[in-house]
Amino acid sequence: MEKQVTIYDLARALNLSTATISRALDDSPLVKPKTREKIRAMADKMGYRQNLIASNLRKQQSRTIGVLLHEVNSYFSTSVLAGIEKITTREKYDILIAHSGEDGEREIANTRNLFNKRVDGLIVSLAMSTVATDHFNPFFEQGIPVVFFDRVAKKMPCNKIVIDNFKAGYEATTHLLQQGYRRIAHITASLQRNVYEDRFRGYKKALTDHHIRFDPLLVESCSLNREDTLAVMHQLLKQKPDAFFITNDFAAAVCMDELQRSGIRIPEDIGMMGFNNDILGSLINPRLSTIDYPGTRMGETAAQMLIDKIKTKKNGKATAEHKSVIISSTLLIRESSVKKARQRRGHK
Amino acid sequence: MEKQVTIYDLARALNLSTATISRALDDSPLVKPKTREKIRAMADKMGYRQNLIASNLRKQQSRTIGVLLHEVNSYFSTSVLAGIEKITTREKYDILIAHSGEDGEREIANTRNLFNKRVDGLIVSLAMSTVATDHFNPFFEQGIPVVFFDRVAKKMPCNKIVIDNFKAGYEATTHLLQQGYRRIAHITASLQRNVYEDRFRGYKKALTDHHIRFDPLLVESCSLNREDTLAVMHQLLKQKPDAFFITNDFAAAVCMDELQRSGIRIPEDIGMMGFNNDILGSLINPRLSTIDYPGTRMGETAAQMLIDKIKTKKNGKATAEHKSVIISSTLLIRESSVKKARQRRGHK
DNA sequence: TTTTAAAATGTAATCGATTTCATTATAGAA
DNA sequence: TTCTATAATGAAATCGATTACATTTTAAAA
Repeated sequence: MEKQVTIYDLARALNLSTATISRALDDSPLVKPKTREKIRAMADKMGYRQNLIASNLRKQQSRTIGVLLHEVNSYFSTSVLAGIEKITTREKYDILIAHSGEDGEREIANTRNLFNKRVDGLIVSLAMSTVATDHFNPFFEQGIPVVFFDRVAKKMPCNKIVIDNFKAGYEATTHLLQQGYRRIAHITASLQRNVYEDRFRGYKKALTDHHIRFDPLLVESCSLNREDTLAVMHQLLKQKPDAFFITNDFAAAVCMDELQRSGIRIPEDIGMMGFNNDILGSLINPRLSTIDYPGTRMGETAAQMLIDKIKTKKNGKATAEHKSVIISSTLLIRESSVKKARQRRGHK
Repeated sequence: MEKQVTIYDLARALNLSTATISRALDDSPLVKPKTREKIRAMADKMGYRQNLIASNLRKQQSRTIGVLLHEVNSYFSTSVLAGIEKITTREKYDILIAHSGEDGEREIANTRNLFNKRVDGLIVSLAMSTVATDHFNPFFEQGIPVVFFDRVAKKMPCNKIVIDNFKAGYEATTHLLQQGYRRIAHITASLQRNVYEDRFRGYKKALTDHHIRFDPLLVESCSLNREDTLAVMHQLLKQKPDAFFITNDFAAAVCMDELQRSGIRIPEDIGMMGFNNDILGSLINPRLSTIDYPGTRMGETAAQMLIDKIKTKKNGKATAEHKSVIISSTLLIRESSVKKARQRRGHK
């Protein structure tokens, strides 16, 4: 392990003070252009690399953003991460990713951990089983900006990025109704989470708007993993549904597979509607109708919003405004929900 | 932004020196148990949190591991990350994830960046288009441990975690041959990368071992994204293959979908074999035969190996040994490659 | 009780960059 | 040329924890 070149080495080599070196490397107008040049050249020559740890200690920042996710193994999650990364890279922030595996306890532990790591800000999508949100209080108390996206805490005083889940649920259900489906089962997840609750409300509203009585027996909630999804699907099957509106593409694909294997035709016998526009949906047969949901843009927006907050905070102004951004989503009609004229070779 | 509690505050409150405080919080045997208790209690009471930035500066470490990936949006990548995370969490390391999107240039930039961030070690899987590997030299020069996994640099002097891709390719091909397929097309990717080259060699060896002449026209290389894969598949179709061995499940699923949509039956008309055991393969119809490839364990092994190296390095011993670990993979025979007795009852 | 080894604690330097508050150099004005 | 305002640079404190080395306490041995 060879020793690193520091600004002290540069100062000695050039017979200047560390103050000047530091300023030059930071492009400060306080140092004469000619001096700056010399310093730059020497830094290159000696292979100087700034020690960000020392810099961060002195500047009392970490230049790191914490990202708290419920899971990372979905297409949606990786899209969001890509969006976040795009912005943070440009703004020279690091990201520390923690995921809870949908476990509220782990979410609490991760939150504490990121707090201790002294992240400059936090981007969060809540775990399925999270109930209280006290674990975010240290951030609020310290004035560390927090931005929620997708699965947000309803009454929390901070910025939020969401889609209109109510509208999306309404449109998905309406589409199924227009295709002639009448007994639409709904597989959802914890109604504690805004996303699922709002979609569910949209579903109910669409039904009543079409003069169809909402039947609680046609709705089941589960973790959305393979086993649980199949269990509730079989439960729902007893109610003789003619369509499924499932709040997640992976779960929808699992159901479609199981149904088809037991001889049920989709969309002829049962219509199918997912949510999320996972790549998966474009590779199964029939192609899955779904709600397109721009993860990358959500991530970009969340990151930009957070960094803006961090910056304005640094300038002293404590911005107490908590704006919510609603990103648009679109209904994607493919094959699994279109009874007539099932067109072959539709791409994407 | 309230001010933080530091060990100086604790020292003042308890009329002790910061040295004792620091030692107590670090569970040093040098401090009397009773004193330790008191310090602990006061730390809790005052809401003390260690400043890792200061600690890291003093200890000349970052307690951060860099992870350099080619992509993060595959099931395999997220599995590896989960494995790495499991170990690093336990060992109290942070991870900084950078991905190149298969672009060699971006890989170089990311490598430099992680070096500047002073990561304590690096875990790498090479991008598709990487040729030279000079960008890792700074790590070697500084004695910073590097572990490669999966896509490794052949002649690089460091630890590696791989599966036996030659054997896997051999077994996959042999299986297809045993099922009676004779003209087996192979879709692969850059043969610069060990994984693809080894599988390809396995494929060729299996053919010759079964007295089938290797036909270069049956092999195409591409980026494995949707468009490119379909293009080379159509190219290969001209050679009238009766099976495909595709070096990646996603690409295999894309091909299967396209073939089925043009009326070709799988596995009756064309057999299909993927690689990676992506979840995808268990959701499509017929289920995709593939090579199971334990991403999580690879990640765990890589992380553990790296951390061991970091630790032994700290103890002064510069371990120059470069062991390679070979993780076992298994042939997973499902429906897409088994001609007879296909026991499903779907439509058609 | 004194001596001595071991245990416990303290002092102060250190990690490397940043920044406040001097101080010195320089250019233009008088 | 002298003065002054400004530009350029420097000295030293600072961020918070760690740790080599010094010092004091304590307990056991004599």
